[in-house]
Amino acid sequence: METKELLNRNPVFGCLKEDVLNALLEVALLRHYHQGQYLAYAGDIWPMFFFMVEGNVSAVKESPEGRSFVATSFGPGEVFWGVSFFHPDLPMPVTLRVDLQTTIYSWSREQMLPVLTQHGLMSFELCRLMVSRMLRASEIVEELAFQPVAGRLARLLIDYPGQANSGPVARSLTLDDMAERISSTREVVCRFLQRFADEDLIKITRTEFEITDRERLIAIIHRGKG
Amino acid sequence: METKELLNRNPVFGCLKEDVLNALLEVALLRHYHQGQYLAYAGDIWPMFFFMVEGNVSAVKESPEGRSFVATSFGPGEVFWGVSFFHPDLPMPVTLRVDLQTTIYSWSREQMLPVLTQHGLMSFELCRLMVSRMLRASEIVEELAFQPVAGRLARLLIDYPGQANSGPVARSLTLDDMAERISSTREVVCRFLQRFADEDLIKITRTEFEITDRERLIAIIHRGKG
DNA sequence: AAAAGTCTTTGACTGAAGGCAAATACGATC
DNA sequence: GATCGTATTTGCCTTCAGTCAAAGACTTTT
Repeated sequence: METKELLNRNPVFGCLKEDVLNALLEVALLRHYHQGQYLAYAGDIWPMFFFMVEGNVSAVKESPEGRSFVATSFGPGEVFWGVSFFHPDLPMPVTLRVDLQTTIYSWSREQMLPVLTQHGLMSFELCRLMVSRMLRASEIVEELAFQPVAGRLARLLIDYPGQANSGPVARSLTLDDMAERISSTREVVCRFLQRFADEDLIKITRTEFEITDRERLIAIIHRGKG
Repeated sequence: METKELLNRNPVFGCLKEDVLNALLEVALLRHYHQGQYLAYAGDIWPMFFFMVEGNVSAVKESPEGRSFVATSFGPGEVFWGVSFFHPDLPMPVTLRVDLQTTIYSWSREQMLPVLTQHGLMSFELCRLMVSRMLRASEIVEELAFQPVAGRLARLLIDYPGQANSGPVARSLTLDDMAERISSTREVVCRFLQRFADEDLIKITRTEFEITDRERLIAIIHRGKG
């Protein structure tokens, strides 16, 4: 089965023995969500642990004034949790927004806790995962603190989803989507895209774009604030 | 012994049995550092796990242009690690700078790994700690993304070290110190402090300051970007 | 007590980024 | 193929925050 395979490939679940994993699957809650739904809102006490089988979920921060910032997102085979899973009295710092048709398994604190505390390897792998996520957070902080918009946008373009070796790519993100990933606005993103195009770093049309000078685009990422 | 007490109070070490803890102490490296030294630099492969007995260490990010940002800092009884402890091929994302006379115990990956993987509770407590740290990182991201300097400075003042219930406090941080905690510059920090004083939120002299209107200062924190 | 060093404070200027509004292009319907 | 809705683009203007330079205040050294 596909799901079993996904679980086994995941470092956290993959280190469990067959029977323990089966027992977990027995009690798991299988849920489907569609685009635009929310798994949980920032501020919720949500003590769940989940494994994504299919789809995509974004962790979004919202400012009181309606600006929003996508801190990270999760895809198939990835694991995530509500803060309250580990700290029952603390609320979620982000909203979990469903971006695509999504399927997840989820477990409550009561179900998953004993498994974690009894399987040191599993907890350890979870630590490793958290350290990776922390590294990503660290990058975000660095970008927000030191990089002007140009740099953050350049980074976003460099690891734009679905770039094959060369050739133009469909613009799957709207300007607003990009803006909320680099903490800016659609107009500003638009201007910088045009500027990059003027400088022959990228080619861009209303519907497609292509990186033409990866080198210099990466240089912009490393330029930083003066 | 003082150290033993500190270790027992720490959730990660405190859940270990006496003998396991003793064995760990046996092999630990005890080190003293003085102000201005560095435990490790950003970019280093530093696979250590440490426990702070005394002192203070800041996790600092530096931009290529010499700006720096203090992401967090650690005090007595706290635990930290190099990224390479969990991911041997990944480098430190921050520099660890010693701010005070500091004493730490440290362990190598080889020494600590077996203990972690064999004690599920310890690993689990470490997960919980990481989640707390992640929450702090999340706050930082939120501030950098949504809050203008005024808000970030207000937050810094609100949880300024060593504020008793009332009365003036010595300004233990220089303008530069504050600036590197909120990602700004000394001049800007100075201006906002004066502005806060003009608006009767704080009283400030060259050497002391005092919060006179905590309410409104907190309101500024929640104001956010327009 | 003068001198040197370190912080703080202030003014003038500059640049980066965001807001608003209008114009334009494209896609989806009807 | 006309119309409507959504996304993109552009111009103009404002605001926020940063730099540079200079002046003051306090501390430490000599």
